[in-house]
Amino acid sequence: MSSVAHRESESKNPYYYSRKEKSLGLLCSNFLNFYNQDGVDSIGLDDAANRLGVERRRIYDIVNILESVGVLSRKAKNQYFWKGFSAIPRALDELKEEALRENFSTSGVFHSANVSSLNHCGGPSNSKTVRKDKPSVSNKVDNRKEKSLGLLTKNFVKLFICSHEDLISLDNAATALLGDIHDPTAMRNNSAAKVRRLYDIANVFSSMNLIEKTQHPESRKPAFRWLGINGSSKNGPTSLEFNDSKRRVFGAEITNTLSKKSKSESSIDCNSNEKADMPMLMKHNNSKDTHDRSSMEQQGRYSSKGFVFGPFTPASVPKVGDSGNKNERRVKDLEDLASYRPQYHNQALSDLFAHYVAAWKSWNVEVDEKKQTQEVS
DNA sequence: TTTTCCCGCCACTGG
DNA sequence: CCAGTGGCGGGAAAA
Repeated sequence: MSSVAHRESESKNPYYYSRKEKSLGLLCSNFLNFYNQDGVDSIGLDDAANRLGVERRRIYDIVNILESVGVLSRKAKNQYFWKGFSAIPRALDELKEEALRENFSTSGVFHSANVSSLNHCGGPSNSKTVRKDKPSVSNKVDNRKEKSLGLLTKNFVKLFICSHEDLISLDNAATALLGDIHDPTAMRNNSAAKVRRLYDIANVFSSMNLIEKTQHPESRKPAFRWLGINGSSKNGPTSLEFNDSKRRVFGAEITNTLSKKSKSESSIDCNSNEKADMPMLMKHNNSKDTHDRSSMEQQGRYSSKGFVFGPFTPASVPKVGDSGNKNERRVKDLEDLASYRPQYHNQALSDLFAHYVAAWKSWNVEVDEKKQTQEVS
């Protein structure tokens, strides 16, 4: 059965509305297609918004997420540097280091209250000791940053790179990143609302092939699998299916029918008038593949399969037995630290961290060897 | 019904 | 003051 080439009937119908065609993931794919080419080195938010045919607000979402992984970096107001997929590995390394550092020293975070600190248990982080009073005034000069999409993204990534072969369920991620969803005592923290951000992040990562949406083998629980650099890089975003060369058209949204703002419709110059046609430059990726020579096999694919994480992952995960044992000493301390959670003692969180620490241990050894091997220049 | 998550209001930020 | 940013969550499409 030939795939439905054109479903004109639908796309033509002015009242047709499909949520999928407007997904952040798709938008991100297009974004990447436009900028992931040699020659590009800076991005203008306005330009991006015009080319993609979306409101600027959406660009901020994408840009913030991409920046967390190193693909972009802020240059100035309205301007970003394009770093490319090749910048991801380094960014991940940094995140990893940062994660470790934080875990160890975070315990004493008492006043620093700044910089990105993996303040798990979400929320106003430190202080907030017992129940001093109402949550508002005593805040620092805004902990707005602490709730940013960018930070959330980084923490999300840390979850993966700090563990070995991963398949993290949505629930676990949500629990670790934001506070516990069903936290009993107080903190009716509206984390449920924040889970939306998790979906956003997952969608753009999916479009980059950094992760993949799946579900646990048995339980139907949704989960994310880390694909790493292999997935992304070189081929850039593998077009989802066919080319979804479909760009949003300004007046087409039925939701905007009563354009309240009549935004900047008459864009600066943006000569391109034809709307139904977009240069599908996605197919032939640029030839400058990121030097992923030898592919270094990345973290092995020997993923779970062996042991499945039940819906209620029992604490102490058996842990693979291949772990080395030279760093044991140091790790030991870490584990202690991990289990010592002064505030908001959250069972699930502790388990997660314990797991990550253990995973980190073995991974570290592996990397070490690898490094020696390919240690060249 | 629940899960996923788009849209855009409007508070905040940096000039 | 203003334009650029980006939390945040209502509520509707998708499963």
